[in-house]
Amino acid sequence: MPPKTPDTPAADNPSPAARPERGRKRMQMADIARLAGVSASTVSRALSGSPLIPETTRNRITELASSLNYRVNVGAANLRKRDVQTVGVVFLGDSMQTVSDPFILSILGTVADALDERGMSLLLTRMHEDRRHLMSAMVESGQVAGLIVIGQLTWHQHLNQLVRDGVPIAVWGACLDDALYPVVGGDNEQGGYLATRHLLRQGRRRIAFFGDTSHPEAGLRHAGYLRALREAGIEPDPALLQSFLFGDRRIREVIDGWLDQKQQFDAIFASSDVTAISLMGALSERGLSVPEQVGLVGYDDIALAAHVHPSLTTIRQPTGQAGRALVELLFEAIQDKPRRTVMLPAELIERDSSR
Amino acid sequence: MPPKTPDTPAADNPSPAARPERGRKRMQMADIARLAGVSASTVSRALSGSPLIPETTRNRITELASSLNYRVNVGAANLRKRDVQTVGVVFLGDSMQTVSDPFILSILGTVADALDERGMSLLLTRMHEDRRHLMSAMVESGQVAGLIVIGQLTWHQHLNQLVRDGVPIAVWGACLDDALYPVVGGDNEQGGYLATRHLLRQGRRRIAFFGDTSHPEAGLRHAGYLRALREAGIEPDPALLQSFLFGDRRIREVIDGWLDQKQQFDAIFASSDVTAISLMGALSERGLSVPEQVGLVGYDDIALAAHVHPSLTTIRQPTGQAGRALVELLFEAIQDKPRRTVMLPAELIERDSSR
DNA sequence: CTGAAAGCGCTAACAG
DNA sequence: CTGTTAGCGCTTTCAG
Repeated sequence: MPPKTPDTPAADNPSPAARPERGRKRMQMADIARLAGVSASTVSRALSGSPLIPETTRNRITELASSLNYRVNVGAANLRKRDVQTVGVVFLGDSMQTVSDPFILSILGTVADALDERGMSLLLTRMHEDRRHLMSAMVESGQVAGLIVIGQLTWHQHLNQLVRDGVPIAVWGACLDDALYPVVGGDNEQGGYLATRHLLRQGRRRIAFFGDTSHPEAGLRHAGYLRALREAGIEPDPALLQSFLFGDRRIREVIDGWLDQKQQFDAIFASSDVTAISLMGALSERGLSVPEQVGLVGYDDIALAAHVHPSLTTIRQPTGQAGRALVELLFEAIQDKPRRTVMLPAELIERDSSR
Repeated sequence: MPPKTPDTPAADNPSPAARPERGRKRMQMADIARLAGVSASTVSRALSGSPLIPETTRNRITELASSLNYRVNVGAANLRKRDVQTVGVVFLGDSMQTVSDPFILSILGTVADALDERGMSLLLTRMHEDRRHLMSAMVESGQVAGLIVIGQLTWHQHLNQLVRDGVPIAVWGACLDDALYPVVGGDNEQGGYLATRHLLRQGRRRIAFFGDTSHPEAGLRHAGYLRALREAGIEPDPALLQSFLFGDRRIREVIDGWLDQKQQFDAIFASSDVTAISLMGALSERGLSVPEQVGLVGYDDIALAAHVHPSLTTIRQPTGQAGRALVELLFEAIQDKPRRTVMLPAELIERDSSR
């Protein structure tokens, strides 16, 4: 005879943690089995759609379960199957707080959809600099099967280290030469090139660049900018480069500071639409008209870009494909397949700000 | 003698699901115990900081574990503890896709922070109309301890039903009279009132309202708008109400359609900053100057509001407090405490668009 | 203070 | 086709 149950569930749990019970005990597989007059195995098989169970039995069980509002406990199932159906999406730095950039939200949305299609869940995390080591912990503790990382920033080496440690990741960002991790990103160099060439074709000659060139993505956009200039036989003027931290709140101060230097310029290529729209405001305040006096091109094609006045010429990144690609590369990493990189095409969207 | 192990872990798992193993077997508590020369119980206690274990032993074990990169499997721990350390955050409708409204992102950010502070994880989900029933499934399957719902839209009755079914939820949105669920929201009525009164004080008399009045939050903002008008002895003119779906992509068409009706107006109160900024574009295209000919007030105080030209007068919602409040109310719901409602104050931010 | 043992809720051999 | 049985990795009595 087995000894008596060792732990009696506490009547009231004073811990701050969540009690799933909420009063009446939660139904479980054994209950369904008893009610259906079969074994738990049969219920398990029926609910997971095993072909071993004849359809009539399966239907009976399925209906019984759903009428009782029963759901398989995924935690227990995963433990037994040694499997996780969750992917971590991590935002580096404090980007989720400060960059209220709509572009980020659309990437997140498409990742959520792509995971959903595969029946996986999305665990969202913001990761601060001082907690880097917790990234691998998410995988090591079996919380998630892998990580999708948004915004590589200065974490490049750390991301490489994660790969060496066997942590499956996929990164949205720029594809750096010595990256060991799979990357999905727009063709930033080409985007920068297209934007700049477009301005040149409109007859602009003194084109300023606004963006944080130490940031990998903006750096590549700047490289494309330089390529277009060189191609046109124009020597880049360092005075026309205004670098600042991506997603900086003080974006406007930086803009004003630069404009106050009274540089000669007839166009600006901004490495994000949010920056470009802020520039519109600053230029307009100073009586500089867009596009007559200053041609302006942004980056990302956020929803607002089409609606501001003048409507903003910009580089579109196909976010729809981004989520799917990130999830795909992550799964390949989980399965130890060779690393791949996906570069999404950049597309110039011509609007009024650069006529 | 026990029979031989029933399941030999498959050498290669053909299932599409994630295999956490990745080559070498993952370390587990028994391994640490063996290496430390103690039992698994002791390791468990040491790692959870139990006072039963003397500090020296505890340190030895902790260091051994971290040097081997071992992390407690949260799934297994939760199963045993009958506990979940995860909260679901669900976006209703397809809002995450279409409303690239920065305001939503900032709420999400503060919720993430607040959960993090409590050591909980955030499972992000987008819920379509036709999958409503899956909301309770998230809790019933033990995936999450409760749900934070963003954007109540037309789901009001469904949210009430969740409460009746014993699903712990907390909702960001408007506080409706017959709501059974805990709500955190801005004081939308007051916000609408403040915005409108401000415009009236600037001498505006024919103030249009742009927003979807069938949406609970916008509806309350409209109510505040009406209150301010009545207080000023002005009869609301239905021709000055332009209703449209919140977060609609065709926002600009709606705006243009209304402007083409050539209504007489000298101000517009828009129920979101994104709408207001779009309006700026449309007005500017028609040669209507803001604020000289048209005073404009938005809602939300998104980052861009301060940077557009003219800078946008708006109603600020204290998003910082929103996340914390949502988490707090959800925990109260989980603990079956009485339902509460938190109304965050609305604050008028005067800028140039309404001088 | 520590270990043995039981079992959280489920799935998957294995043997009918 | 179905039930029995063992055990996923951990925590927690209970008995030293």
